Parts: sequence; structure tokens; C-alpha cells
Amino acid sequence: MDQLDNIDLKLLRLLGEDSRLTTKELAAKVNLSPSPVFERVKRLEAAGYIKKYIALIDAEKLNYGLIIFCNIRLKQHDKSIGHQFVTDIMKLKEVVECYNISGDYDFLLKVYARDMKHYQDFVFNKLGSVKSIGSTHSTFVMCENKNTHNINF
Amino acid sequence: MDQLDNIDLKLLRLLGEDSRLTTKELAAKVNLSPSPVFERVKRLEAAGYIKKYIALIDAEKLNYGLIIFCNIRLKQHDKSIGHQFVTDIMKLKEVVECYNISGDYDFLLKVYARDMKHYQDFVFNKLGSVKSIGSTHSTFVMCENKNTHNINF
DNA sequence: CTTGAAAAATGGAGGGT
DNA sequence: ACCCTCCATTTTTCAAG
Repeated sequence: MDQLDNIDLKLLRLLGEDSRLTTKELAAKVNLSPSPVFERVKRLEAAGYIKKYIALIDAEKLNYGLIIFCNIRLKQHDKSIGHQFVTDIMKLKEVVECYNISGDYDFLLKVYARDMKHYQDFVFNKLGSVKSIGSTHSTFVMCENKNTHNINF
Repeated sequence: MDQLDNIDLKLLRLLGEDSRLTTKELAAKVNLSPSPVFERVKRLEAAGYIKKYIALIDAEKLNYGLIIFCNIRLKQHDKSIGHQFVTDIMKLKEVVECYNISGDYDFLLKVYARDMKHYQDFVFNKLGSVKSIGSTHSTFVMCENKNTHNINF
């Protein structure tokens, strides 16, 4: 699949907002019949433009009301230490996102916790047992103003 | 809907990973027949545990290869300035997430850009025209190691 | 891309524990 | 209250033109 036309892009935008739109509904929105839309979507899936379909779950309703961005500095910076850190961090269910970043710190984690007590336990007992960590700095989210989960292309 | 049993939680976990699982497939995984599973999912949707269904689009394939976390300090901290900032920032398509945070800065933005040139343009021309901004600090993502898009409850 | 038809899933009625 | 087994309707999926 070499390049996308405007209809492909529109389908991606629509599905990125609401993946429960039926082929018929998509067809109406792009002024085509269902069959070609179906084929286009299959092609977009096969070519990897659509990575997966998920349901967005309300974290607050499940008593995960606290979001924290946790900056982490490693003790050393060789490749194996970094790789070990990522492997260790992957196992922690509270960690939803993990980025290798530029600047003062090496990694940025997005963490979901039930409350402060839970986060304290996470930092002391879970991060505390990851040997490669040198120091951490936590930034607490007071309000999530926007989260689209997809790029707005 | 007062409280969820283990089957409800399992359904949320399954749909949070793959929302294209059919009622039949979900039923097999929780050892029930399709009908009660269908009803449970509808209840979870109506009660807001499932916020929406989306397709995850590959940003890199659409030439949005650069992720930046942009820390922002406002000039002043009264309510109306903060509200105006959020309103202005919402309109910027490059901004995918926006958080009101504790610490040295007031807001944290997650930004997707095509490349450095695009990001430079974003900072100078788009953020540059948001009057409420005092100063900014950008952290560049070198590697996205993990992004689950949902809590792991 | 269109038409059209088979296969599958959705969504509901009615009954059982 | 919760679950099950059908069954009609709709949607998906894939031919052939």
C-alpha cells in the first residue's frame, strides 16, 4: 500500500474517533457504497495504518483516580541497564506509558494509581526494587483537560 | 449500576485490549452464553465504564514521527487565564493530551509533530500566539517503550 | 467501483434455574 | 436476578461483473 487518498484519510479519522461505525455508516459519510469501504478498511488494517481496535475504559470509575508523570534517572547509561529497566518497568501494571526521553531525566512514565497511598506504595515497593533507578521526580496531574488518544492529522 | 463482579471486570479488560472480540468470543472466554454477555456489555456502556470504542492509528505511518512533552508555565494564575489557555490549546491539532499539573510548570502537553521543523513552527507560531503562556520547556521522546492506552486493573 | 448473495453477528422474546 | 436457547434482523464478507 503505497499512498493514501483523501477517502482513506477520512476513514482513519472516523474510525479513530469511533470504531463502532458500521461499514454502511462509513460508506454514507464518504459517499461510497459499503463494499469499497470494506475493502479500504481491510487494506488499512493489513498495511498497519490501523494498529488495533480498543474500548476506552473509564479509569476513575474503577477507582484509579490519580494520574502521575514520573521522571526517572538511571544510575548508569549503558545499553544493558536501559534494557533491563524497560523489562522491569513493563511488568508494573500501574505503568501505562513509558518513554525514553531527552533532558535531565532518562525515562518518563505515565502512572495510574487509586490514590496517594497506592502511589506511595508503588514508588517505595515497586520502583524501589528496580535496581537500575538512580532517582525519580513525580509530577501530579490535577486535571486531564484533553486526551484524544490519536493524532489529529 | 452499583458494582461490578469479576466477569464484568474481565469483559472490560478484554475489550480494553481488543474491542473487535465478538459477543460469542467474549462469551467463550468468560464461560457464559452470548446473551448475558451482550447484556453485560450494554450495561457497562450505559453506565459509562466503557467510554468509547476507537481504532488506534499508527502516527509514524502518517509521518507524525516525533512525540514531545511540552511543559508550560502561565504568566498569571487566575482562573480565567487558565480557562482561556485550555480553550486556546484545544484548538491545536498537534496537541493530543493536556494536563493541569503540580510543580514548576502549570500544564503538560503531549504533542505529535511530523519532524523538528514542524515542531519549531508549532512552538513559534501556534504556542507563540497564545498570550497566556509565560514560558515553555520541551522534552523530546527518543523511544516509546510502552503505551497501553488503558489502566491495567 | 457495483450488485448481490452467503455467512456471521447482533439484539430480543420467552422460558428455566 | 441471572442465565439459557432459539430466531429474526442486520451487518459483515466475498464473490463475479
